[in-house]
Amino acid sequence: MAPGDAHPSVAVTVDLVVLTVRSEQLQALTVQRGEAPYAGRWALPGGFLQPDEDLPDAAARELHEETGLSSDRFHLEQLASYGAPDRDPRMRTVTVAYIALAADLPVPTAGTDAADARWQPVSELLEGDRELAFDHAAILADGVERARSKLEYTPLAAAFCPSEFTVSELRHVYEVVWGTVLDPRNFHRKVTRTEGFLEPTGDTTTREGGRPARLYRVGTVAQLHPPLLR
Amino acid sequence: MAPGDAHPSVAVTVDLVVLTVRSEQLQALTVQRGEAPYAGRWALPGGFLQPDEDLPDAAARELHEETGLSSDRFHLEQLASYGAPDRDPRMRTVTVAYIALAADLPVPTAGTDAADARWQPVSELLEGDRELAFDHAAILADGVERARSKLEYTPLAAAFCPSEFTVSELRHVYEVVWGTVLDPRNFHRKVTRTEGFLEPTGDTTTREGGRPARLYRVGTVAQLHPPLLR
DNA sequence: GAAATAGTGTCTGTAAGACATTATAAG
DNA sequence: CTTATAATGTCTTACAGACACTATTTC
Repeated sequence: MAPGDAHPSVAVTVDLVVLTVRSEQLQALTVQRGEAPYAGRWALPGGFLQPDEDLPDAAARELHEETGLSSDRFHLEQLASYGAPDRDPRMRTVTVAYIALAADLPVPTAGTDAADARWQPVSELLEGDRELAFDHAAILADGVERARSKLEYTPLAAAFCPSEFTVSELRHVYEVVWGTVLDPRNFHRKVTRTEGFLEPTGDTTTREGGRPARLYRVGTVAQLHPPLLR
Repeated sequence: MAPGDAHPSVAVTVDLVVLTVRSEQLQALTVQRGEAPYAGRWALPGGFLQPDEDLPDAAARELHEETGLSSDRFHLEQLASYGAPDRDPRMRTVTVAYIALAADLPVPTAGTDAADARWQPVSELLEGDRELAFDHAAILADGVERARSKLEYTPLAAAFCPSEFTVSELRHVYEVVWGTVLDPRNFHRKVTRTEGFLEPTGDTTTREGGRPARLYRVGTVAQLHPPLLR
């Protein structure tokens, strides 16, 4: 960084790829734009970085504003930054995108600056039809791919589950996010024998019918050894 | 993004974690700052994003300015962004960090705005002693961790090698970056049997002494299946 | 009882870790 | 010859995929 150089003003925003598993589908939170450009189009939630705010704080604030929920109910991590000169026709912007993963949530309330807020299946958002505003389709695609690959190497699938969950519910997350079918028996053996992934609570539940299923909490490890490959 | 909101001006910079393997060590490119703040201290190379420049272009430009080499000799990918409000005492800045991986290069020439440029072992830069300016130690640590983990799942180790290399040279990269010792025979079997990792050129070399070693180019796959775990 | 889901066991092929052996060069 | 490095092969163990079977609930 050279003090002598020009440093043209750039607007910095934070955009969110908020993902959840609802109705057997991977869904993302979208907001409908009220004003030009892209008025009426769906977009990812986000907003400007405030003067004395660090990036993770801005992401958590936006998440709270859009969902009304405290950010400790989400797994929040930085995705990537996007800064093509023409990505916003109004001005030069660089956006720092975050991904937020959550268990199935109540239907979001519209934020102050959005006409409407809605969960929509990722598959529909990434097809040509319902094209997202700005470069948000590319950001969403990157966020989904990040989530998919993180399920392989980390216990992050649990972020899509309530705090206590069954092996079956966890498998369901993998199946929906990866779009695959997994063998329930091999999956059960795999996750219960991976040290630090699951901690049994001692309780059981019959919410899925059939024999009572043991409930687990997510363990403490950050990485799965060995990974659970697609 | 809400047009009505304030969007305070922020300076956006691009910083580089340029890594190579030299003298049996993982080393990073550093520049010595000529002016306050942190005058005389070592820092990561970087600079301001220009008005009509996309982020990858800015990273490639800075890389060229600092090394004098065209950016196609590097593997360049975005690392993460950093924007703590006090990370630069002069003004509010957000930096988008990139990592660049390269084969052993000539000693760099000092850029226009740096008093000196030098390769330094990552291990020394991350010890308390030779503390980097700004938050660059944290950025470097993140970049090194990214490189380490990418060696597991991608053929990226080849980015530290010349365009044609031997299995032995490739193993050497893994050993230096991971700080481990690998069994040469098992490593050879592993990488030569992983489909798409290595393409034999048909040539051999005796530059490491002993029996001639076959030369390879890196293959076309983006991911290693199965991965090469640490 | 039937039906549904949970959980365990068994077999088989693949691959990793440990390590012996052979191959081809230089001095 | 010795020495160095390259490359292949063998043995054992661990684990993933396929799939049979048992366990515990609801209706």
